[in-house]
Amino acid sequence: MPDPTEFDLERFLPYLLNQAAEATSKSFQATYKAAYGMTRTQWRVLANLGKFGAMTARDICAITHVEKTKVSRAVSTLEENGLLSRATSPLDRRAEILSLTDRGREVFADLGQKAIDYDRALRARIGPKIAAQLDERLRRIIARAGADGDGD
Amino acid sequence: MPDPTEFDLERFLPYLLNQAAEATSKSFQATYKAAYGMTRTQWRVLANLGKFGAMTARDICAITHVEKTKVSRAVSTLEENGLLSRATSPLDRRAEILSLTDRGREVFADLGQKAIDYDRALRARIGPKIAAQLDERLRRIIARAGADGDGD
DNA sequence: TTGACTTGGTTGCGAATGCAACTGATACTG
DNA sequence: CAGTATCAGTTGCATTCGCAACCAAGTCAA
Repeated sequence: MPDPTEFDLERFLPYLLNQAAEATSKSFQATYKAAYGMTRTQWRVLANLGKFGAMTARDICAITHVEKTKVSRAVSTLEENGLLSRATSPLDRRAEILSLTDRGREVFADLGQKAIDYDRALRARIGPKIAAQLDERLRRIIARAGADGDGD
Repeated sequence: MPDPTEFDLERFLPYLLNQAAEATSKSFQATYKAAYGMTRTQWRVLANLGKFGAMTARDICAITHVEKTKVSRAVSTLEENGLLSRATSPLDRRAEILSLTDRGREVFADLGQKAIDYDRALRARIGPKIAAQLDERLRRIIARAGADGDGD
């Protein structure tokens, strides 16, 4: 039994989560980076547009909890690379409706498939049942970690 | 039942892990940032030296899986701020043995206590039993995610 | 010993990040 | 309407990151 008054990084939940996130993200990052020179944020924006269809940058921020400047720049780059296009919203001329181009959908399909494969392999390695439980617990954390006192 | 051929970010384990890690790290980050202007890497280096005692930068890299340049810079800053000191190893004059100063130990004690409190509150919120299971699963992922094919 | 190779750690530099300040459009309030 | 507050998104700037190239010390083999 460890001394409960001394801090142990290895038992610190944020640390464990970070380690696990790093470990799993890193190798998949290599995939979209090598294939399309994309950054993590760009990949996320693409994935969200791919899944949910056209939406505004603000919506993406709300869904992903990513800073708006980060999203803004990711959108610019994706547009430059011809993966998405913007259209001013007719309802609100401040907002821009983002949607994937044909090329963007192609890329999404390709990376999406690779992500599915990667995820399957990962779950197989840690055990499917455990992986399923893990999903639930992570969702719970995401929902409750910053529930009060943290707006970001 | 979702279409298994279409990719869904919300079921992508690396994504979930990232979200959870972000959510839990962010608010604690505010603590060490506000109190000592420390960065995450600096905090980790401090925490490892605090827990394991004097060791070399290389060892820290091995334990934490953090890039060596990141560690190198964190060490420099911690030294500038008087939290750790370096001594050339008598066995290998390339290596430097890092150890916390008295001040460093003070800071570690303070932040360590805050981390314990934070962790406790977090676990209470998500449920202690679930938190305990989570630990195990995360360790499993960390151990197996990059087990083969990924050296970093 | 000498010369080729590895290793601990640092540095340079371009890219990514975070935060605050800003622009233009919209919504509230009287 | 006028005046103010709010909101979508961008930009500037200082900090951090990641990778490759680099230095100095150590190892190995002949």
